[in-house]
Amino acid sequence: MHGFVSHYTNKLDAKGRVSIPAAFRAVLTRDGFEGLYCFPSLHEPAVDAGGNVLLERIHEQLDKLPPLSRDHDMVSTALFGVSEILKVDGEGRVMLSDTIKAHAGITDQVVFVGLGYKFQIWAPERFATYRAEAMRQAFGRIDQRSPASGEGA
Amino acid sequence: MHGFVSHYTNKLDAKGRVSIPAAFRAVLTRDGFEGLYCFPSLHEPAVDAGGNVLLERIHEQLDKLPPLSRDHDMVSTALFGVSEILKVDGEGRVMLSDTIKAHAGITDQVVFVGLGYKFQIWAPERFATYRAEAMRQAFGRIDQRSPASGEGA
DNA sequence: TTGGATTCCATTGACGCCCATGATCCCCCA
DNA sequence: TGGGGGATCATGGGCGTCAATGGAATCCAA
Repeated sequence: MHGFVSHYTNKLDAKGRVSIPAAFRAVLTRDGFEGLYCFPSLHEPAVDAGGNVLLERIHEQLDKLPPLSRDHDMVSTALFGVSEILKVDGEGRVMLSDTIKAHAGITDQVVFVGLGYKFQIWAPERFATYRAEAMRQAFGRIDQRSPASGEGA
Repeated sequence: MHGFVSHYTNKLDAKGRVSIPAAFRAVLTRDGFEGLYCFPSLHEPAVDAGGNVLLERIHEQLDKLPPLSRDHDMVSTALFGVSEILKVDGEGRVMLSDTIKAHAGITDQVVFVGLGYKFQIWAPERFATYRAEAMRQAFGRIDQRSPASGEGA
């Protein structure tokens, strides 16, 4: 299996820890990254997370810019500076930082949403809204092409 | 682990000492540099800091300029002339010089911001502003390049 | 001698690590 | 085909360690 797919809802315990879904952990292990690399999504109130594959994308962006330049500083601030590497404990759990929880509006539950090369972490209510909107737009586009096409899983 | 990543806020004690985040200390140790190499950022009210890797990057940039040229003199003055090597005490703390604190507007707290091959030291309020701007610019740049292009596994 | 700085020691609070429990799913076997 | 057993996974909690910080003691220079 390649990449992160499907979605899972887990809850934070009293210490603020939350289990990464086993399916996602398997991908991360295969990816070889130690810990969980994540940063706030700019477009949505959610957290982007992943491993080496995600990091490589970032390096690709940075390698195009000369070191010590203003642009390089800016981009690396946005990508490295605001990102965090969460440690994963023996049971596959992470502790979300206050910054991240605030950005995503997370309190006691989170949804893990697979997006292929990365996944996102959402507060359940916000994801429900976003999901509805995303489906509306997606089906709108699909219906334009093929009026009676397939139902999603 | 790949260089300096994530950000940490620490406070100066009564003597003006501040702990370097343990994660950054680990990178510096691996890098092999004795002390902390730092100088005021060319672009921002912040301090650039790092070890041997940072020094190498600077040399690479300088090598692109003709020796004895005015440009070479200017740049090497800006980077080497004003730089300082701070001593790190047994607990992993440094004392920021008055020059540096003045440049960055640092009073009682600082943010350490990882930028991969180096990190920056900011006054918290100023970093908050810069961070927002950096994310705006960086993601604008990325979105321009790959609006809906190939998302592989 | 006095002020600044460096080294050493103490505190405390967070977090990393370990073990326990319960629930669910899957597989195997009767 | 249905039941039992094992494995996996999400979750809860205790405890030890280490990092961040504070402060005392020692050293050096003016």
